[in-house]
Amino acid sequence: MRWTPQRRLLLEVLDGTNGHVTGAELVDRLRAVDPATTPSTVYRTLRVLEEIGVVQHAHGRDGREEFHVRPAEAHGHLHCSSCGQSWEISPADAAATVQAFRDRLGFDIDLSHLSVGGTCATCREARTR
Amino acid sequence: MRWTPQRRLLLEVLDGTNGHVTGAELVDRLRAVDPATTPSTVYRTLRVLEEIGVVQHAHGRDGREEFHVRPAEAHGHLHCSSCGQSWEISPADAAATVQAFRDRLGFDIDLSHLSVGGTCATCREARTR
DNA sequence: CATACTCTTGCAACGCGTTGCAATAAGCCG
DNA sequence: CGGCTTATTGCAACGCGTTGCAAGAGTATG
Ligand SMILES: [Mn+2]
Ligand SMILES: [Mn+2]
Ligand SMILES: [Zn+2]
Ligand SMILES: [Zn+2]
Repeated sequence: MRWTPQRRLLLEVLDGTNGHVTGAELVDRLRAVDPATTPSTVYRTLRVLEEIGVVQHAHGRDGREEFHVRPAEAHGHLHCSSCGQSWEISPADAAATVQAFRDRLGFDIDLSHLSVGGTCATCREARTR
Repeated sequence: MRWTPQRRLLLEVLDGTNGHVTGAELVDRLRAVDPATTPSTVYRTLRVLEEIGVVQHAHGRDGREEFHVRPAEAHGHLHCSSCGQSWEISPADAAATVQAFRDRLGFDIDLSHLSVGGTCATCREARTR
């Protein structure tokens, strides 16, 4: 693996990011620093960074990839289709689900990639009220 | 809502489809019948059909939309990231998960839109052996 | 420091899907 | 039937991301 200016810059920008970020957002932020930034390089580098664990992607409500920087522990996301908000799923909240799928189907859920849509408590109450 | 030749044709093609299908696949099949088919019309019509319950989309492993024709009952999908296979999640297998998220977080999971990645039983055994 | 090896980049073209807008045509009503 | 209203279409442009390929540049080696 080679240490190039393009990779160095992406790592710097990622360092100044917390939470989640899409590829397009990163291209924008990189271009603010170096206008010569090329999308293909950025997306390829993101894949490399994901292989070595620096970032990890999941999918937003529209299916687009969102990158999480320096993932501390694997976690999924909840997306409310009514208000558009998102929340992280704590490992505790996911444990039962992971267990159930392993026991019943032998399927090992990849928590870091889990993205669940639905209606949040607030929106549901607002609707039934 | 107006009954147009384009919508009629899409419904016919959907009728000859079972399981899941992507928008691009549908455009291809439509063009085989009517080469003048326009993508924007197809995608817009799919959204209309989803509103009235004729199709329902979920997301494949890559996040792309896949449409399910005449959904009998809401169900999610499992995608194995190792072998690429997919399976439907029976409502029974999902019940515990739905219940857990409602009880713990007040979140109402949209089963029809649920897409879970991970490793299937076969692939996991092949790996550990 | 020069050389060579090969990983990485940039470019151009492509694929998929979305959007604004003007033209078209469904469906309603007299 | 013929005209009117407005939903729908087709087009062109765009946004996001991917890929093949040739040129460029890290890095190891002597
Ligand atoms: Mn969706
Ligand atoms: Mn993914
Ligand atoms: Zn909500
Ligand atoms: Zn598998």
